[in-house]
Amino acid sequence: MDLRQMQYVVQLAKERNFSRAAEKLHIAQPSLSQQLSKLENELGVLLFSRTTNSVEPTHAGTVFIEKAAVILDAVEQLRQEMDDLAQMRKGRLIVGSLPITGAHVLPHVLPVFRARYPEIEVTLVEDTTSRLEQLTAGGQTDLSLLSLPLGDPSLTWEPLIEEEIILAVPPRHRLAGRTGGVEVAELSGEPFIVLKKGQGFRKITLDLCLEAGIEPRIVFESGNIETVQSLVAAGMGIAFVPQMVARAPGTPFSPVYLRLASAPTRTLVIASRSGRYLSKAARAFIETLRETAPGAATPSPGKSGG
Amino acid sequence: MDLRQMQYVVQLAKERNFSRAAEKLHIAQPSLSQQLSKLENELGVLLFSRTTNSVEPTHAGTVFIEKAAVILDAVEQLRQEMDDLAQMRKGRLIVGSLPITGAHVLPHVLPVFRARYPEIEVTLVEDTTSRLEQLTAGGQTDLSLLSLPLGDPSLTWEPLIEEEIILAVPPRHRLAGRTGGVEVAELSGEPFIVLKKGQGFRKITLDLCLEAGIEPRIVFESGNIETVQSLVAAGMGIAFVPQMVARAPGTPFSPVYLRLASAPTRTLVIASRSGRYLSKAARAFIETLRETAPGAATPSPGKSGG
DNA sequence: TGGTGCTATAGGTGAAACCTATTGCCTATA
DNA sequence: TATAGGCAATAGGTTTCACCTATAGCACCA
Repeated sequence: MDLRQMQYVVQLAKERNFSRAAEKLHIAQPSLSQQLSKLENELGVLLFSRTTNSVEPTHAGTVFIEKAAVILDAVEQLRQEMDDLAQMRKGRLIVGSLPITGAHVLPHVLPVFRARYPEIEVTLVEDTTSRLEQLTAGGQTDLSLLSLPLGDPSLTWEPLIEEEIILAVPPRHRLAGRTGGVEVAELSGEPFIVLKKGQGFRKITLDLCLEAGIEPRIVFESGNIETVQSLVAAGMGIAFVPQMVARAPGTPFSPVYLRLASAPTRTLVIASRSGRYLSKAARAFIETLRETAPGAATPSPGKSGG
Repeated sequence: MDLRQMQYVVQLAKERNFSRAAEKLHIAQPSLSQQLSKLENELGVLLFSRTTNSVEPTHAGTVFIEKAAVILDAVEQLRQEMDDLAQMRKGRLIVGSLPITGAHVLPHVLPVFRARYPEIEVTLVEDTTSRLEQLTAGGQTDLSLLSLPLGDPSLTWEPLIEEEIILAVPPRHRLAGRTGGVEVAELSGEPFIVLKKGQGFRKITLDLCLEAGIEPRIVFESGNIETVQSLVAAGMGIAFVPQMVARAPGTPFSPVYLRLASAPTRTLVIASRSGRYLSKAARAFIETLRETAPGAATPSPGKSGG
């Protein structure tokens, strides 16, 4: 018993005539006779009582036709659903994002993506760099917006945005009026406010200090870059922050932002599991990201070192 | 997309390993690879994301697996149902019967049949000979218990019971004490009580009179042979009745029964549509009829004259 | 670096679904 | 009563395709 035979039976039940049914099924009449006989043999029941000039279902045939029609319907629905997925009229996408990109990048991207693919359900997972790496490597997200460097070797990435890292200081800070770039080495002894462990930007901060040969004096740790900035504005210390989070002057609790002499940058990347199939929906999301994310670069795929 | 491929996908989803899944499916591993690729091509979606050492469903795959499992289940149920029908663990049977046989034959047969095939649902249709002929010829009953002669040429029949036709007279009738057979010709001028038109036994009555060269004086017509007998017992007239309906002496309203000199008989037959498939259930019912119907003869199929 | 385990590809084989042509049956019409 | 037309079943040949074995190619592990 296969779907083709079921289709044949249902059509024959509709037409009650082998020749006409065969025609609708785009096969020759003998093929229909053969297939029906074969099916009846296999099932051990006669499905149609037939003479030279009448074809009508037996009781078993009636039962078969009814159930077969339901099954064929379900198959058709399945086929339709697969087609919808293929055509991206439907889909599901789980995107991992750092809180920073969630607040500053995705708000530009999601509305556009939603407008283009209204039936693709996007789920956003916000977490720390390290957690997101785990989730993406484990397939719990389709892709993630992360910043380099990545720790997990099973991730592939491609750069999305390269943005400058700047220094935030309190308005009354001794450097607040500085017009030229600040050397990191000048910050020796300053009270630093940094992100908590697991957050990618914490490592960037510490690496900058390390490069400059200073040991940062950490006076506060927060899980939230916005809190960090507010604490800086309140005079509790200084912090490195990525360009995109900078608050407009005049906003309550806005620090003063200074460029660093070395103009260091960090790179935001689109990371996905290496070797894993990227769904059409995921590829479309990446494309939308490139088009609409502020400061997004043209694509040039990279790969994490093994 | 066919059921085989769906089965493959479901099994592969269970095993998450081509080689093991292929083994369970009793095919070689390359066949599974090929079939899956083919299906994915047809659907236009990747169902499994696979590398050399991992196989896992994509989102589309997850959807497919879920629905395919439901469909395969329905197919399995259908197969089971057909098997039940084939094995007569289930079935449906519509039996036509005259009121007489319904009252006097089937009560012996139905309990036995029910005990043998408890899951075969038997529907009884009681009607006149002519209506039953129509129903059976039109396929609304699988078989019918009728008496000869049959009018419809599209029916086949085989004799079941040959029973004597006797004369019922009121207890005070002039013939009530007769010990020998009564000649039909003696009944000239007697008031006759007969069945209504459409009932087979009415024709038998009239034919008997015709043969004997008398014209019956009909004083009552009833649709019910029991009413006829009661009317006879009440002294309203005389009637021919089939042997099987004879009431035991001493019963209220019992007529006196006399044999006829010519010992005429009528033949009860099992009629079904000529050329039409007799279901297993129908054949089983006929067999049970032969075994359990009182006075049933051994089979010897006949055919209605065209 | 070679061994192991895995999926994909290549090439060949056999079953089976399909086709055309025909038979055999029934019905309707001259 | 013969005959033509419509129908399903059968016969015989062709092609498609699911399957097989063998092997390639890749990733991981010792």
